[in-house]
Amino acid sequence: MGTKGEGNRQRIIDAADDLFYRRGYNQTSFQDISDATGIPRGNFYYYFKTKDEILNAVVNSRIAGLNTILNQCELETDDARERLLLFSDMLDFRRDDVVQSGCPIGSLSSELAKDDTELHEVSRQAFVLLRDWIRLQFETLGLGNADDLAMDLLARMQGVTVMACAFKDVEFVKRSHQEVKDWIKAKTLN
Amino acid sequence: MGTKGEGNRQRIIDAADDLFYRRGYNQTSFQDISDATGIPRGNFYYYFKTKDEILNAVVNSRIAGLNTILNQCELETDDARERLLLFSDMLDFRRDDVVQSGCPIGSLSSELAKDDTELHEVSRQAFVLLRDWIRLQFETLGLGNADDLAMDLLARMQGVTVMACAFKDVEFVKRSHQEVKDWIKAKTLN
DNA sequence: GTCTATAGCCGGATAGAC
DNA sequence: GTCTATCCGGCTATAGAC
Repeated sequence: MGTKGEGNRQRIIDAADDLFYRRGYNQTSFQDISDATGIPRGNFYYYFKTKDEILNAVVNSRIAGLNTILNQCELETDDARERLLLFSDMLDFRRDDVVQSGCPIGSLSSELAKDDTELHEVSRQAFVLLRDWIRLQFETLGLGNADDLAMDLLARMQGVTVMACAFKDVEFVKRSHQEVKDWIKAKTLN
Repeated sequence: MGTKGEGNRQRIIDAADDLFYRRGYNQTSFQDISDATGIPRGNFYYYFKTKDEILNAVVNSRIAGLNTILNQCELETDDARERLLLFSDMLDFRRDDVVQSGCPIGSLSSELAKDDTELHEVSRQAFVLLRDWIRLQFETLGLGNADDLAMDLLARMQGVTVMACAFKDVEFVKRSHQEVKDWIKAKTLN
């Protein structure tokens, strides 16, 4: 277990994460990642057997990052309603990136839906994490249709990112963010 | 102006339209279109200078198809409210395709947002057509925020397709379609 | 108008020296 | 562990015969 190579491995994952988001998975080449990291192309195969494995590592890295965010929401407040509102702030958090490249999770899923089925399933894992967490919050509030509400909230947020990105409309994100929060408040009344 | 070649030109557009939807623009090669049509690769350059031009023709073809659908909505009823409800039925119209490959317009826009800016603008044209038509319906009903409502309706429908496609969930499309219709009814109350 | 052949480039993946 | 050189295949696009 050399610790030397693990640094390079993480650098590859981080660069791939960024490039997969900004350019898409299929449009990102090993050369692109090599240019971003300074690590030679051929070296990648010491850390990953295939490009698919890099995708897998990137998705796991994103899931770890999302877990950190969700944990912070839980540390911030015990009120599930407040947690959902904090979660919805993710829409606003990197507004400019959303307008430029959409949602990292949503756009990856949409891209890979057209490719191999296995890759699409990998990309879905991040959505599963979010859906389950959101559902738990609605359940905590005693709502019987928590499952549907979780999908509804994610769909709302995804729709906003798709249209905001299509029209490069930052104002639409701001306005919709407020409307999503109003929706959460209305659904979780008393 | 030979009419002979126009048949081939349209066959290329139709095959490209289908492939761009099911596999994505970047993942569709001239060879794929050649296989689907039986027209040799090299022949494409008689009809289109570049792949970009094929995309442009495909988007124009989709816009023409959308215009036909919107005109049918207008023929069907004079009530703008009913027209919006008919429009929302597009969600349900090709449910299985939506679950498999998402929305043709939305997924193309999301894909090309990560590519060249020009291509993204081409893909946006279809969204502009829909937004303007929806806005007109809301305006006809005397609603002051027709612009916002048009974006909201499109965002709703896009969000449903993204999540339904991510989770391969046909039932979610059905349920959400009803909720979109309820939303339209609520927003257009007298 | 139609088709074949191929140029020229870039992709993922491999082999093997150091 | 690190890096170079290279294979092989697919891509867009072009040239030119028919």
